[in-house]
Amino acid sequence: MPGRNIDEWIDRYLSVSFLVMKRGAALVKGSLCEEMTHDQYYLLRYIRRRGACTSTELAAMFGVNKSAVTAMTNRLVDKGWLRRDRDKNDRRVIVLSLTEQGEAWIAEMDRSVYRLVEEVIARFPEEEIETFIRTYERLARVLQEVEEAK
Amino acid sequence: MPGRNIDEWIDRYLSVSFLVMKRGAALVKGSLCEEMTHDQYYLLRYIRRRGACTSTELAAMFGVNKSAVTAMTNRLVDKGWLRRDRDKNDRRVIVLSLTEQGEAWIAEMDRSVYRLVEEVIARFPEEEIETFIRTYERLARVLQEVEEAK
DNA sequence: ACTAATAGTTCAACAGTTGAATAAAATGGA
DNA sequence: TCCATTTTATTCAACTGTTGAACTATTAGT
Repeated sequence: MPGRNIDEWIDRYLSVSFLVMKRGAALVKGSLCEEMTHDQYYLLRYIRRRGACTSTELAAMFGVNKSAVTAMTNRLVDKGWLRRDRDKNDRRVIVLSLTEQGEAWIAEMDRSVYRLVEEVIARFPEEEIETFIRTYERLARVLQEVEEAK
Repeated sequence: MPGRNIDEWIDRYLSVSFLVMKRGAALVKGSLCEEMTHDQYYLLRYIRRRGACTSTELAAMFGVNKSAVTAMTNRLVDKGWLRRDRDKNDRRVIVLSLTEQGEAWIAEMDRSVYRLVEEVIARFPEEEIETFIRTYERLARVLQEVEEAK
């Protein structure tokens, strides 16, 4: 009965992924300052790691509409954490990058979020952590492939 | 250098969890009908599995305010998928449960979402799936413990 | 009996999202 | 070169999900 096993995995995955998403978001939000939301923290983190990028790229990366990115980046620009610059070579393109203030805020938030995640991670054996994260990263790639195939 | 290793895990975990959350949500939403949102699907699934429950329980489970649950359940009751009943023994309590229509809709949505998740899961070796889900479930429990300890 | 605590709702305000309409700039084939 | 098409980003109205404070109704603890 291979189908039986797979359906059980699907059910367990769907149930647990929603739980972890919600509980994780609540915990992370509790570690952030009032001025920064959960989604803003992750978006700024992504831009810091990725370097300057465009709204089209962000929309594709996170599977949202470009207008959603415009709305989010508007708030981040208003707060002085993000900068918009026109691309010299292609004047349609707006390049997004962190401001110095943005770098400072995200570094500050990182400190408390890292403490939180460390507290969670510390409860797992090292090998289990490494194995889990590796599969998680593989899952992220597979989700992108599946999305592109549609 | 144990600290070095942990910081790397934390960084990788934060990055990949946001990616999977966003991309996964986009894919699941694409498998649902227009009438049902991503969060509504998961909430109805939880109530089906859990059986009748209260808004206080849902709020604690998902780490949100009770008023958020009221707002969500209002929309689900309006759609005829969820029912509110006063508890006979404690008249402060409102018991939430699926209607027959709710059961039918969620079963219908399950069919397409299961197809999607199966497509994703099929790309992993069986042992990796089982190992991953087991750690994921353990993570959900740890997040609850950490939250309760605050 | 009276104060505390508990369960749930309401409300205003906000963040995030969609989808359609728009503007501006680049591309590419005739 | 010209013009249609594509690409990039924004605006707008409408919606979902969320918070936090204020509120109602009920129960629990002395």
